[in-house]
Amino acid sequence: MSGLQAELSAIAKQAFADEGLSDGFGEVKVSDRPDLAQFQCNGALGAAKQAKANPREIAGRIAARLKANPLFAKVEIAGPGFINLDVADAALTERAGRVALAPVPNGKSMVIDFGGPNIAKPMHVGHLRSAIIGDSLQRLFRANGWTVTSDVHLGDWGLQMGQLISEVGLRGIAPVYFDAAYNGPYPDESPVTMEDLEELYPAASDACKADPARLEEARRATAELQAGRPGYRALWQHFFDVSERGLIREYSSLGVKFDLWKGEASVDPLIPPLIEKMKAMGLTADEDGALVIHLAEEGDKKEVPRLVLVKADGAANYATTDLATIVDRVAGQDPDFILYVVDQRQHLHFEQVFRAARKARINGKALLEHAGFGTMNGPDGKPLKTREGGVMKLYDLIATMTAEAGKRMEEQGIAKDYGADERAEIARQVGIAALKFADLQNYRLTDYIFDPERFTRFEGKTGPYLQYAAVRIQSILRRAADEGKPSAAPVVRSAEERALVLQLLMLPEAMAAAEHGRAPNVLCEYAFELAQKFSRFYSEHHILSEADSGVRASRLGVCEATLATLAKVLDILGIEIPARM
RNA sequence: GCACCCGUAGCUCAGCUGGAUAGAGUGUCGCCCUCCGAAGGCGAAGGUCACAGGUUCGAAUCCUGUCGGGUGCGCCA
Repeated sequence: MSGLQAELSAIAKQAFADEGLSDGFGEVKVSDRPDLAQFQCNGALGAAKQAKANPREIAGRIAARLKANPLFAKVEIAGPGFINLDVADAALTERAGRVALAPVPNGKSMVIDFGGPNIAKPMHVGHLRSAIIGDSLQRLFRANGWTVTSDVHLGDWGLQMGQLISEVGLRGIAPVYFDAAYNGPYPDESPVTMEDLEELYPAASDACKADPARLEEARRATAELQAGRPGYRALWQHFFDVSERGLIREYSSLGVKFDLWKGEASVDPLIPPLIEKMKAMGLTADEDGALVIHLAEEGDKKEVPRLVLVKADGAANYATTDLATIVDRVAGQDPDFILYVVDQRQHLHFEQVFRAARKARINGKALLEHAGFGTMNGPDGKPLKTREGGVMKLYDLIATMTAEAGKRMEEQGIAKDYGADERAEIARQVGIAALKFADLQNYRLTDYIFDPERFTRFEGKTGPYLQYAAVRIQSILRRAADEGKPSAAPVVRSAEERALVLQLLMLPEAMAAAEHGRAPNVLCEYAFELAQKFSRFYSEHHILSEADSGVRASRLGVCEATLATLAKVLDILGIEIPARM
């Protein structure tokens, strides 16, 4: 699927090539000066610099070639050598009638790793960005034709598990799991609930920070768990099952789905052979009883720290399980690409893991990339806290958003005649849309301030604004169907229709740019502009009451095309469109 | 100390593979519902793009330095 901009660029590139110039100069972009033209090509300036020629003279030769193409309604040279371009309305009309939105398979596969919550811990706002950005990226890559496998990659195998196990042991909650003389079977019922875990983990973590001996106890439990002690494994399985149910519920409330619910533990059996392989390749070294790998590469200007593969106590590290996970993914999906959507603070960790993976040649044909994201801070610039000072739970945040949306509906008297269930569902959809859009519209890498007022805003550049535009179109189309008014292909007759159709024809560029930068905010911008352009069209033109049936039908066609495109982009952003709102 | 990310309108943020007059939302001030949904549309005001050099015909964008903010450099994850 190729967009209008790509089509124009191809034509301009051909013109440059025909003039004996590099076709790279033919790149066409949306004009910086919409008052002067729809598109511009700045290539004559670059070409002139390279050829030491007069830019306006080169622009003149290119323009002469472009003028021969009926696609253009206007080709003008401006300033030092800009070529300004307008596309003919007939060409816009013709293309608007054959927009295709279905994904075209590109034959490439990828694994996307995001989420990464630790089991035994409730999800808090810190997990929000990974969930929202990661989900949007998996949807984007699928829409762009990739075969995508998403994996939540649970944190279920590290020191936190030993901390938890030892805490349960010390409190004497379930002695049977700690009785070395007992060898099963163990109870089916979990000795702890999710609520218990939420209390036990922070307590254990604090205790380990305060007391080195307590930390040592947790380390030992971790190593024994990983070594396969049956009671610990059984207890671990309970933790996992209890947590997984909770996590699925949390992610579902955000509309986020994963293909795989694997965790670090699931790749544990792959670690010993991986270590053996790396040893055999001569990549490792023994240092202070630990097995490490050094990661310096030719041309380094900074020092990349060594990676500890196996700790002196025999336990695996986070990085080791990440490496084993690559082995697992290559064996399973054999992907072309593995993308990690994880907090930017882990950037160095991923650089280490990627280097180690390449040295050990375990990544198959897969390109490895970390797409980091910035921290969501509170109004004070520090990580977000509740009023009580704790970390805000995801559940509470979603409840707040939903309540705000419900309150807004109440105030405006919206949906008074709907049933309570539908009203609650609309409030949920609107609240989640506000939340997601507020996060996604920021560039991924920048830290940003979580401003409760901004997130609970429903006017302006927000998720609900986009939903509103879509819902209004749905309403019009419903009435048209009821009244038996047919639609036809869109036709560009006015400035508002021209702007709207131009935007519709630029979707492929927006999707390509979003993929290139792993940047859903590009699509937020696109969707917002699309909705804005529709709103202008809507306020300037009557649709259902238009007397001329041909004009009315084509305007309904504009509505249909806009809705289809908006729905597609909102789907990629993970935003649902209510039937009514 | 070394490394990474970031300093753009009162506020929150886009724009960054160099291009013409730096954009949006919000807030402030106006205007628009006897016609399809006002969670909407139109307009005004609001900026030494942190600072200083450099490259270039041209720099918010690239390079160097300075200042300011955040983060990382664990036998944690």
